Amino acid sequence: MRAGERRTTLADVAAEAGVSVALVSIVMRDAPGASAATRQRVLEVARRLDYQPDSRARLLRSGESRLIGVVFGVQHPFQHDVLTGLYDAADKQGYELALSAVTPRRDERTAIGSLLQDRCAALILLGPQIPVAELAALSDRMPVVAMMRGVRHRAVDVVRTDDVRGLRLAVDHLVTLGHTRIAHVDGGRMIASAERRQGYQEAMRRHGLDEHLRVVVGGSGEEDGVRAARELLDDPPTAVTVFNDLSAAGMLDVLPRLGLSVPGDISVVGYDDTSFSRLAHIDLTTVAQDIDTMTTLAVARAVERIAGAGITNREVVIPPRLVIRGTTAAPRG
Amino acid sequence: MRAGERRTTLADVAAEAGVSVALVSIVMRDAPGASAATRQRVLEVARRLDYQPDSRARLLRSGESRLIGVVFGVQHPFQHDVLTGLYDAADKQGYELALSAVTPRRDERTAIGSLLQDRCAALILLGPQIPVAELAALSDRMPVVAMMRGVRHRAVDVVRTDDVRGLRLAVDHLVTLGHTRIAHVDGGRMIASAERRQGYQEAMRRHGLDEHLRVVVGGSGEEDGVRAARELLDDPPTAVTVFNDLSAAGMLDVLPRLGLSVPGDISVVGYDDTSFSRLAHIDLTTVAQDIDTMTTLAVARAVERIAGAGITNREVVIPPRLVIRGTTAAPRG
DNA sequence: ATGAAAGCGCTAACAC
DNA sequence: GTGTTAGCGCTTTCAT
Repeated sequence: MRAGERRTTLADVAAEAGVSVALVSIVMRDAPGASAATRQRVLEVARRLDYQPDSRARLLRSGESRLIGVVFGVQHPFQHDVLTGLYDAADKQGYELALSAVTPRRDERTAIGSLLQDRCAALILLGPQIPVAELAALSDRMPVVAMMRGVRHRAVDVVRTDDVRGLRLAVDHLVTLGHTRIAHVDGGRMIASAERRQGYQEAMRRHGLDEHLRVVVGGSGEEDGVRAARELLDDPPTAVTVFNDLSAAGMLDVLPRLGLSVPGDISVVGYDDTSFSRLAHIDLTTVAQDIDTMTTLAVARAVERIAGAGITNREVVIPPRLVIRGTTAAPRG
Repeated sequence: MRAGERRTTLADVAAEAGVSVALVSIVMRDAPGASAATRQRVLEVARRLDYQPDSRARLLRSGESRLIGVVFGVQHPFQHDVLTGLYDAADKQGYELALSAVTPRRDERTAIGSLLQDRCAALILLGPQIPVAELAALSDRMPVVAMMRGVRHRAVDVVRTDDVRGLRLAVDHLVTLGHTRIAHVDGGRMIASAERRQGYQEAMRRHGLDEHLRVVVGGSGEEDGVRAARELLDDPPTAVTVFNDLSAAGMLDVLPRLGLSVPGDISVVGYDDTSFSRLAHIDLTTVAQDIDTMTTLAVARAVERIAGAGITNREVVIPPRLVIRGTTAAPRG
């Protein structure tokens, strides 16, 4: 690129095509008010000059931004599946996505701050960890949709999976297979951990398995599953429900090395139906979150709020679905 | 959020503080030319009104964008590690990152297109798959830095690992351990695949192991490693170098089930030193790419080009480093 | 140290 | 169907 080169603007195209700037604007936006002949000529010139509209100027002037900010964690494979769905959904609604990542050295506040300066029309936060008060303050400024997290506040929209039910499905499945000694490896300080743990506890109680309740502290990564597996060894249960697939994958990999076969000695149920859990060699029984529905709803909700829709049905809770694969079976004996 | 509410602007702050807009601008940018007293008062008002500068308007007016666009693939864990590094590097240079993801249903052209409209000052592409001609055309418009891919074109900057050397390190290590029957599982249509395959072939020849050359088609995902493992079964080598860690992880998981222990029957070397390869239960010997150096250089290069620096040292090739862990050992017998 | 005015690239209202 | 004008929120001269 030669330095000092300026970008092609509407004015350049207008000059070259011999028409006014406004007319070119009309053509570029595909708005009514230009003859077919003009339209064609302008388009041709634009293409020839390699014109690209300046989205900043466009949005600045028009006032509305058609931009939805998304905060995601670079560490969470499940959120990448969600991102994929969000792009599809936004595309259908004619919106763009502005991504901002949370990394080990870039926190959620920073990520959100940068989207604020970008003047997104709304924010979609994937499993936000910041306190409710901050979410509430944020939603004073713009529509905020939290995904994969419950938020008890009247101004924050929520689209999430019914995690209590998700763990009930998992436990019910294991009980049906004949298990009673079922443990749970939770998500540590992950935001959805409490809900899933609670689902496990309720389900166990409903089956009269109070005495077998056993919760091990885990986390969201493979290493957490590995650690938890070691911890279970002293007195191994016949089945375990795990906070998410990644942690479950860690367990799956280490259990055989610790002398426990899956599902022979111990059954394992994950959560999320992350793409890798489908792989033949992992073949993980898991609780699937309905990503398509969730992302579609999250974007729809954001768009409605941008349009100023009233507040009804603030929280959407999507039912999960149990996907039975090869890591669960009847207990021995 | 109440509808019809307008965002706080510089003018609002100026009015409230009883000074001119220009002065507020000076204060907000931390530019010289305002008294300490004014500065303090303006800052206070800005905070009270919850003022956030409009990055669009700011950039539109100032002409320079301090924005670097990054295209990454949502499917590639290694690229997430790179993203983390890029954020750090950009931050140090006072630049922002605009992310655009490639997903299974959103291709690279779309991802790039959206960044073009955002008027990024430069583009950093992670393992771009588009043809050189398109990269060249792009770099006519703006500085383009390709990472993890060689590009033979005078206008495209490149920051990549010396993959030929990376595979040589892997093969040398295996040969030193006593292996001769060493196979390679390549990356299929991944852009770096050719280079790594070539590194394997050269290294094998240098060791006089031409007759043992064996390349199996693979890919970048776990499932590719699983498939390749099955394919190797008919006549298992004593060691295998794999395109990347993810594919290697797939192999690691399936090999024991196919009756081959690692590293007892077969040694495995991955590539990338992705965070999960460090996990105790995976403990993968792998070729590490120096992410810190690469991301720092990529951002530095982008910034230089934005500043209009001349074209020297167009391609930076970083040496890889072998990380020996538990999946490699001397062959049996 | 501070303010007035111009204008970045674009869209929207209105005139013709 | 087309051109003219104004102005989005900001930075940047240039006065004072």
